[in-house]
Amino acid sequence: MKEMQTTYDPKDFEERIYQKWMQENCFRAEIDPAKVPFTVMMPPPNITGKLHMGHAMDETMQDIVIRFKRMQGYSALWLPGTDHASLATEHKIVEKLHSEGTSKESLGREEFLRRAWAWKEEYGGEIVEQLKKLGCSCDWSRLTFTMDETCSRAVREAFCRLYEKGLIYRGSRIINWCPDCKTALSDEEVVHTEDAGFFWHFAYPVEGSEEKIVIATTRPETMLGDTAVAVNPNDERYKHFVGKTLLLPLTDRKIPVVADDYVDPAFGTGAVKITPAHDPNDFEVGLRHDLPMIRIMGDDGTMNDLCGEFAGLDRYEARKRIVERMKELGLLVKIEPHSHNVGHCHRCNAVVEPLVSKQWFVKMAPLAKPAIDAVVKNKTKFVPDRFAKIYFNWLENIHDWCISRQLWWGHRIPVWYCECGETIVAREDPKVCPVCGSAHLNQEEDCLDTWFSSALWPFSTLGWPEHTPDFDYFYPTDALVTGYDIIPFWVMRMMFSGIEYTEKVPFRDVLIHGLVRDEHGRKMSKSLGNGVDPLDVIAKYGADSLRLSLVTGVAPGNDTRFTEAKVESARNFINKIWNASRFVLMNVDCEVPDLKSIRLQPADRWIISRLMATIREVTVSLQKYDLGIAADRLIDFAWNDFCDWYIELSKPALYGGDPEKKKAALGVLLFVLENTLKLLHPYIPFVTEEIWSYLPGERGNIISEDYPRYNTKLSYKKEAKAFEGVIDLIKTVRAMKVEVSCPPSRKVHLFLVTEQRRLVCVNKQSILRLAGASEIDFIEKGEQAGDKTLSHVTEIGHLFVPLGDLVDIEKEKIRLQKELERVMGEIARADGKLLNKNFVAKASKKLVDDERAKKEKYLDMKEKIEQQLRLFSE
RNA sequence: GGGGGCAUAGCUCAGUUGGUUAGAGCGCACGCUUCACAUGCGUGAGGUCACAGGUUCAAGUCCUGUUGUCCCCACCA
Repeated sequence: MKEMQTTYDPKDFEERIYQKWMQENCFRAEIDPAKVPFTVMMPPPNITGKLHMGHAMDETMQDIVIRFKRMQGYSALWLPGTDHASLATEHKIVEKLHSEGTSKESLGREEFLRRAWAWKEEYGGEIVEQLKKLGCSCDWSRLTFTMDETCSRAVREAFCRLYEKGLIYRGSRIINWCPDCKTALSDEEVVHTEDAGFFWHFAYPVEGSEEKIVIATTRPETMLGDTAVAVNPNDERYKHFVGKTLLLPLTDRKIPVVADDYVDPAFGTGAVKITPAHDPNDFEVGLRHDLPMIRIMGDDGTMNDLCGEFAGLDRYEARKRIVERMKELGLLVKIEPHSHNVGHCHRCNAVVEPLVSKQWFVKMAPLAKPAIDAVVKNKTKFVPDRFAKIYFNWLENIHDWCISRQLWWGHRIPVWYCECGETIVAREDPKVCPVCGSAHLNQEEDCLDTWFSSALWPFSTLGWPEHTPDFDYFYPTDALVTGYDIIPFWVMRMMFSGIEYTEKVPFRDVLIHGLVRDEHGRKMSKSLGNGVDPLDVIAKYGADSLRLSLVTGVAPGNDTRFTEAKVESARNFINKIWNASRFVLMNVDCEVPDLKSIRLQPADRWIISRLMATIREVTVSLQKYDLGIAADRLIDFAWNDFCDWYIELSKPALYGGDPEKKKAALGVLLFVLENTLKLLHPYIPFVTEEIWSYLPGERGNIISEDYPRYNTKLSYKKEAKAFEGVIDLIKTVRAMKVEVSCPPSRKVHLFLVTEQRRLVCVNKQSILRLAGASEIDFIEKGEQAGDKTLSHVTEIGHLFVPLGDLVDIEKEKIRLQKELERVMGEIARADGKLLNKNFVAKASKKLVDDERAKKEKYLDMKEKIEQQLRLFSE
């Protein structure tokens, strides 16, 4: 048999184990009518991405769930993929081209796309390799990229269906424009921050009058596009201006003063410049008053030809100049500091410019409704459910979705314009115009928002719109695991897309987790430089330690802090398991019997009982996605019950020289070890697989083993409870020795008044060993155990230990007195309940009985303590 | 302005549907070369569960309010 190394070193085997899983096809999910499918779609990481801590946690959680389900006998599919990330990738490639002294425009669309694909081939696979290092058990044979043929077909189908239903339209609306990326963005792609700015007060002269009206603005440059000034209709200060004409400074235009309820008289000056082409509110006001829309800015954020002397200037340079010019004209009234919300491009952080532009939109209201209903009706469940509120909040306040992007890398919008004016929307590229027959068709230049294809992910990956065997078997999916920050971008959109296209919710459960923060609770970010690279952690501690540290002590949906200390304690635990396994294996020198053929001792029944309870609790927790609770429970069982107690309890049998006893002990040790490893496997797959390979007998991979099942016949509840008395006895002796500073090596003589002599006798060797005792003698109640004796009431009986000179009677009297007070307190507390008629009447019978039993126990303790105190006083 | 989270031991956090004496890890104290493991073993100290009300036989847990703190959304120019 192979020998295990003395210390756990993940570098020895993690890579090898992963290779083995791959070679033996362990991750492959088959369509098996005899099994129930369980499907998880991996949120596809961007091809621009590198694995970060957030991914590490997200993927670990998915891997735990999928390994658990696989072991439970489901046909468990975890489908991996990567996302083309239209904007992010294009942004990166454009930067690269720039550094090479060229640009996407000079390359042209075709060449640019060729480079983009090359880029994808070169870097897009990096994250896949990183996922493998983490131990992800995804079905790589189904790896999908969002621009694969199957996804492209799904995108076209989805677009056409929505268009045909009238839910996609093209129109000129105010959209968020990023002047750096030179594309439109959706509302969700704009990040608002509270930025310090100024409030510039400008005076606009009234035509044919000496009067002026003062407006306040945060964006002076937009005044060149003003087509009105609005005041509140009830504002006495401005009533007489309404209907008058203003001379817009720096231009030769005349603009009206209009009355509109939108204006808040209490804010600013109470008069608002209206720039319908560059502000969403003003756009609405413009519509109401039929105002012209004048766009004064180009796609790159410079002022356009309509801006006269300011044409060609960057928007901020123009702002400066305009303020200067207004000052020269005596029309600058004042400048006051003003902080306000400014939208930034989530990709490049440039200040987003709201402007009117012709774009493609998805009409959201009809799609949002069913998506809300599905969660209301519990067809899809958020875990934890508080995130449903956030989901509702988003969908209830949703605006139409701007889906066109002025980008080349992505799914090109399947729309063609004919020279005759016809717009053709088609699943297949049309050759000629169906109306005029012309072959001069131009495809829409724009691409779709990345999230348009991500929204289809749960089914496009399975071959939809075809009814492929995969789609029919694995869809709808079961669990989606993602962070709360992705709800508006993705979860929501998958929901309404799934319902709209497949008439089914795309997933049954949405498991939401929080962010991984740094050890001070700050978000990990590039700018702060406080990010920890998961791969560094894996290199130092192994993937198992990282995985375990990311899911222990974390409540569902809550943010968590990453600390190296947590990884260390995970590593320590794994080392413990490693050594416990090594201990069991180094004692195996014979054929180990099956549990069924072993005559179980009380200690055996106790550990098996504990194992069963653990199996039950862990299974229930995992089914509820309580990964943290399940992990805590498992660690507690493995470390405390199994390693610290049972292994120590088994030593007399192992070393006692009786081969039959040794065989029996080994049988139980192996049984518990095997089950513990299986339970731990979803969390720490590598080390459990490695240890598994050392276990005696012919066996396959632990990854493909059945998950342990709770077995009522092995629950031994009563016996386990009784055995706790032995443990309590041992703990009491240890505590007594510490109390009197008795060296651990000094063996003590125990005297016990107990009704459970048999239980004590059977475990005598263990008790002597673990308590550091030389002998146990039974005595009768009231019988003396000698002078200078300490006593303790334990679960199993009244314990007396003669400790000779170590005993300080006075100190002991004080301790007993304190103990007596505590016990009396407990009795009073129990009485408080039991003497309360309402408690006795309304609480469950079990509760009342338990309370009575407790009181009896404490009364008994009280008597014994008093007896000892009397003894000392004599 | 709207929505949500959090407040429990020195620190980081768990605490399922209300029900034993509120837990863990780290840290701290004392003691241990016990033949798997010092990445270890044993024993222990440490909490009026933010505050104030309420519901209940029973509240860390449910309800209302207060305070502190963090986050998300929002078109106050």
